[in-house]
Amino acid sequence: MPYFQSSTALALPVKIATWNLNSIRARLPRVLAALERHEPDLLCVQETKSMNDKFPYEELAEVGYVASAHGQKTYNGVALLLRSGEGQLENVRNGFEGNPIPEQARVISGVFNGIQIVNAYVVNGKEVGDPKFEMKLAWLDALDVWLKKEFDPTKPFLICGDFNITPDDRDVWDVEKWQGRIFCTDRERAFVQGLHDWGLQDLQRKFSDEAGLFTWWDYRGGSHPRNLGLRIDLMLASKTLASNCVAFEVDREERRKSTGEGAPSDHAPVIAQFS
DNA sequence: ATGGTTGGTCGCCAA
Repeated sequence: MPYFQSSTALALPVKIATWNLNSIRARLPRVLAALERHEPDLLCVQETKSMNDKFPYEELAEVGYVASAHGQKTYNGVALLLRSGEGQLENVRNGFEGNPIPEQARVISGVFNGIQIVNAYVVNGKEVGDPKFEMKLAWLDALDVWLKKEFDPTKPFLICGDFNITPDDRDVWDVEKWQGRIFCTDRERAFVQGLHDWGLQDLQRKFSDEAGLFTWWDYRGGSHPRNLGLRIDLMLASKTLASNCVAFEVDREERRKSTGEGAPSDHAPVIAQFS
């Protein structure tokens, strides 16, 4: 049954977050601390780099979260972390129909409090000209076909995650350096533009049109303190849901250097509040 | 063009 036939009524308020963890086990103390700090009703995570049999379900349960994981050995991996007792998460599905690389765990979806949600970890693509870049475009094309077949952008709908695409030049720390390069090509940006044309709104852009609102900073070269980053972690919502988005935050502090909780991910958590 | 850093896993590949 397509998701748009789901009859669950929209139930607000909810706080929804997305975060590329770069390993859920290496990041676990920081994940637990961030859950207690932000108290999201649903946290969508990417790059868990964990098979389900090694997923830290019990540690998450101790801080009140129930995980639905779509894992894989060594690479990729996505999951939905639901705050216990705070909402309904139904119809959870791993992957998507038509995926040209189904062995890579990059998409998990479900219906949360009446919101159709897709959590995606888009193929990186390595560099323009590499076969992996062509696979990225083929993967995006297949995801686009599935989204438009499976979901209804006139209903409450959200796609979030690590897009590995900068929507436009404001989302790039050095436009000249990145011109035409991976994450910044017209062919990649056409995917995001196509979702706008379909009826989705970039929730961060509802609140600010500033340049430099980054969500990812390279581990190398001290890029975070100098704010040499990219905005590639996005939350795109249908208009009916976007109209209920009352706050948006990038937890840039979380990306700062090591604490007693260990090293940070190279991505910051991104959080949206709906009322 | 290369390098720099991190993680999974244990020699590299991926990001």
